[in-house]
Amino acid sequence: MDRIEPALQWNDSPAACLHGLGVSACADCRVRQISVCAALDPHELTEIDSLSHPTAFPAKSTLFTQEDPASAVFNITEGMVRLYKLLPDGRRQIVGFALAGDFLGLALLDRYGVSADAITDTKVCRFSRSAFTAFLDKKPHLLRRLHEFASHELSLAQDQMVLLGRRTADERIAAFLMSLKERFARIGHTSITLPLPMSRQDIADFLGLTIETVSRTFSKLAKSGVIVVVPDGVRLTNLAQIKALATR
Amino acid sequence: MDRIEPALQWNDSPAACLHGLGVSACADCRVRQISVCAALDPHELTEIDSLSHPTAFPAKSTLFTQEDPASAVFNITEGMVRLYKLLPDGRRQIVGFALAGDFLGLALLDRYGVSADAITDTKVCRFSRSAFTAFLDKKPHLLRRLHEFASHELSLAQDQMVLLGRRTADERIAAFLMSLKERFARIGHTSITLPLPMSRQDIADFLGLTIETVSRTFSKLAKSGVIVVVPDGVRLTNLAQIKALATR
DNA sequence: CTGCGACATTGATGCAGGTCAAGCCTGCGC
DNA sequence: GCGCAGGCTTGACCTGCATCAATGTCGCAG
Repeated sequence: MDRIEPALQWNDSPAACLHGLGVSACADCRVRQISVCAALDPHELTEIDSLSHPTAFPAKSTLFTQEDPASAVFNITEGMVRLYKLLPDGRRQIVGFALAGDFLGLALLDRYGVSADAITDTKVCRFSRSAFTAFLDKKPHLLRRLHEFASHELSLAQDQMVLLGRRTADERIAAFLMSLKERFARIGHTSITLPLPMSRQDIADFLGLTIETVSRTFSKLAKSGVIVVVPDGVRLTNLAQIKALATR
Repeated sequence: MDRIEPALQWNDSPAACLHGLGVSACADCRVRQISVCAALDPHELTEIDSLSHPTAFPAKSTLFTQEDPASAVFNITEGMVRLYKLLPDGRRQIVGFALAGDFLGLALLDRYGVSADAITDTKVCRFSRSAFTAFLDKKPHLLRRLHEFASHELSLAQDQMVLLGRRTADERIAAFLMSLKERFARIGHTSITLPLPMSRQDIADFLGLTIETVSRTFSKLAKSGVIVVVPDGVRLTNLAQIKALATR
């Protein structure tokens, strides 16, 4: 319900935010921010800045819990967050990983639909929901942009349904690696090794597999030379092969 | 990407639409319509009426196909539609069934994210996307309501992820029956037997199972007295049991 | 009525991935 | 340094669901 993809634009400097597509500058937390609307003028930026509060969440801490009153909207500026749902017996489905630039809580419903906790040490800009929606009410163009985000989010969710309903373990892992790689690339992280800060259990719960199957699949791909497993990440040595698996 | 749940309000008469929460009256296709915004005045209703065109789709016909330019928004007034994605090798994942009152294409993106075709003979109100968005641009309150729909849609998609990733065949079938029952109830259909106009293959492709497993699970539930399978539907004879399975 | 095609059910068998159970690394507290 | 805990990998085995195959049922065209 809550994760929003990073925008197509990523602006590293406040100036770029001011100038282009950026939205909340969150200036006092010297934070890179993500574009949300086609244009906000300097006055509006100042206004939205005043709504935001920088907050840090250490690894493993909870941002919010499913069914909690949705009191805030978050924009991640650093780190990684997992979003998940639990069944009463403890089975867990991770519905997404949120990276720097992603929004949480944009559904703007009364309660959070998922739980969220920090995988790594994480920094966010926090907006109170009431202030955020009040601002939104005055800026229809922003709302429109936000709706596009939500639509994109839904599209991703539907892709994930295909993955969970109809793909093999190999395909799931490959698709996971590809999409994570693309998301990191979009936020400017293009190192040769793809970081995997989440645990094997997290990956398993995201892909509808077990920890053992994830591990075995990594080993298998490594053995066939498609990836190299390194501490806290993988190197994708045969992208074509992975892509083939991912889109088959 | 495109299905939107029927609203909490269902108004059967044009008068109710005019008066209360309803939106598009689609008057000339004498169609029951669904609420989308907190209030539209009579003038607005007349305006949106003029944007809509009644259209009929016979069973098995295609409303639109994934990646097609999204030229229209639809509101189903009668019948049932399946929304799905295909993998290159023909595997199919149905991401949702749309009932009377549901909107299709509300993502308002340039291209449809899924394919849609009619399961039964279906009637819709069709809005050209450009006219619809133009209208929307003038009515921020409508856009806000629409965003809530999309958020709810996303929430449903996430529930479906849990189902596909972490639930057993029995639980999937039970959850499917429960949610379909509730959706039919919400649009005023409360007969003793739950209609299942879609094929076993459709159910299988929605639940990430095979046709045989669906069939066997129905038989098993029937044998244990929880349901009775009838032509084109099931009777839920032990709701508590089904609910227990569905939410376990 | 007969035959045919689409769909559903049921049974027999197979296998991808789950489960159980050792080990093995790595980091950390002492 | 040592021991210990948490995470990861690997192997052996098991099972839930898929696959393959046969049969049944219904609607419809001729």
